[in-house]
Amino acid sequence: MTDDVDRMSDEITLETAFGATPPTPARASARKPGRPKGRSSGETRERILDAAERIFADEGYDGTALRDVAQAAGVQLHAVGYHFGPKDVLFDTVISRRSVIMTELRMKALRAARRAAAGDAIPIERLVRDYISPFVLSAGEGDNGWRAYAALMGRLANSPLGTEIIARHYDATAQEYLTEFRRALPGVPEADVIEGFSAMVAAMLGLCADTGRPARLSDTEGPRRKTAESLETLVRFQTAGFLALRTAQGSGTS
Amino acid sequence: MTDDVDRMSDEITLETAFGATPPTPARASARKPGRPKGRSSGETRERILDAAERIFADEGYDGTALRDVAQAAGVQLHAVGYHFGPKDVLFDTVISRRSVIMTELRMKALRAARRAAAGDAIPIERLVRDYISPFVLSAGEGDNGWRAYAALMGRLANSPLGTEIIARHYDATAQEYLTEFRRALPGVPEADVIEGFSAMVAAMLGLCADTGRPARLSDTEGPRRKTAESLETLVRFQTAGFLALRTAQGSGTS
DNA sequence: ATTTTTATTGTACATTCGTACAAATAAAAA
DNA sequence: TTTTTATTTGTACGAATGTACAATAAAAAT
Repeated sequence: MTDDVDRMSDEITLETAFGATPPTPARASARKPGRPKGRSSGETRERILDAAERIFADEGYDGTALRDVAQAAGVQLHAVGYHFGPKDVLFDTVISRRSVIMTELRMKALRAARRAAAGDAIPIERLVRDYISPFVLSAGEGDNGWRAYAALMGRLANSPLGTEIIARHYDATAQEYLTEFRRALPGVPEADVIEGFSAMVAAMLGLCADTGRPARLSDTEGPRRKTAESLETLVRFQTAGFLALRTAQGSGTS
Repeated sequence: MTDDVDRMSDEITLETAFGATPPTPARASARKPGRPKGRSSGETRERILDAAERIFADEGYDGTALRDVAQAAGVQLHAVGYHFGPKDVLFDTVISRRSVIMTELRMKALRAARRAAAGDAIPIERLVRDYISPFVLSAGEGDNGWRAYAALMGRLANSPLGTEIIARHYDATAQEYLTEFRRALPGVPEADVIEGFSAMVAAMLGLCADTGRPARLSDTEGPRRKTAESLETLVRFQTAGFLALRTAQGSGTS
């Protein structure tokens, strides 16, 4: 299992990862049937995926009509089915398109952290930061596609369908990080490590889903907070949480 | 605004709150039309709400068919519309039925904490515990209805519809707690307090949604963890997170 | 130059869903 | 006892949805 992820290349960076998808024009369809001239087929696929990503994020899986996806992508309804088959396959493709990038970023950071630790345990703060920051920065500083993807992941978080999909695309990386969390938290019960990791992921997704609740709960109005600041707060909060698990080991002493 | 919630009564306790709804029989419909003999109308309403709660939690709002709700409740399709009107009203009724109980429990605990503090700031751990424990204990030790409700709330967490509904039913209580969090965290920027509170809520919902991911991520098999233990871990983790916000005040360093 | 493959349009269909309507019957009121 | 009201059944309908079926034309292959 470790071999599997370690074999990945180091080509993807934060810079190349962002802005990978062009802005969707969503123009009306006024073309005759038949294979189009210039377009390279993959371009249509990307446009459909972009539209699907946004609508899935806004409306959810069941709330999304393939007709709306087709219209937003500027293609005919059947083009969606032609390229992706059934609805669930389209959905899974939307998820996996960016999950491979996210996994690459996280595993790259983990490899670097392992090298830096040189056999010792990786510091908790670094583990938290390396796992969280690719997602938070993508959602906060990436293009609209990344923003929609982050919102979609947040919406999926606690649903049965989402759990199944997240397991398929993200559990392997989570396991890699958990191995290091366990090393960095010797003596802490397994259940506590898992619960801390789950709390961290939940907070990360909640932050990036960007529901507007923070702004509504705040008593001071103001411009939107900078992503880097939110990230630092989140890292500090979650790191302290993990470290607190060391103090009262064994079963919880209330 | 403070007056509004302080006027609530103290009648609901954890004991009376749990097991308030009877187990749903879900028997098949083999009755003639007309007003039934014994049933007190409110009983049918509760059965429909119980069924709707479970199916909404499993399938989501758009994934839920009123026909399935009716069948699970053992009533005819139109009985649903007769009692609750449109689908969104039924949904809102499902949410509010238990949100009033949850709000009551939380506000009761907050009033007690305020009395105990006698004008001073309430300790962070107590704020965390008082906000979290009613929900965690309901989801973990309550009946199936509470379990379904908790899963439903988790599923709603990061969706637009869910955000709107949560705002309507839970923001007032959240504001009350936030006032105390601010007092207990003097000097901490407002944005950090809000972010910490959001992280706490996200972790709480993720824990109670009970998606099975923790069990899948764990490397040691075993029986399900006791609710009280999970709660203690969550309280310790989140409390430490809040306290860490005090250390590096102002805008995030590093 | 001809044939095959690929990508797209336009239409159609069976199913499902939310909502509405009419009828029926027991309880409550007069 | 008669009338009214409340609650439930059974059926129906229009709209929306996922999927499938031809038709067409450009590109690629032979």
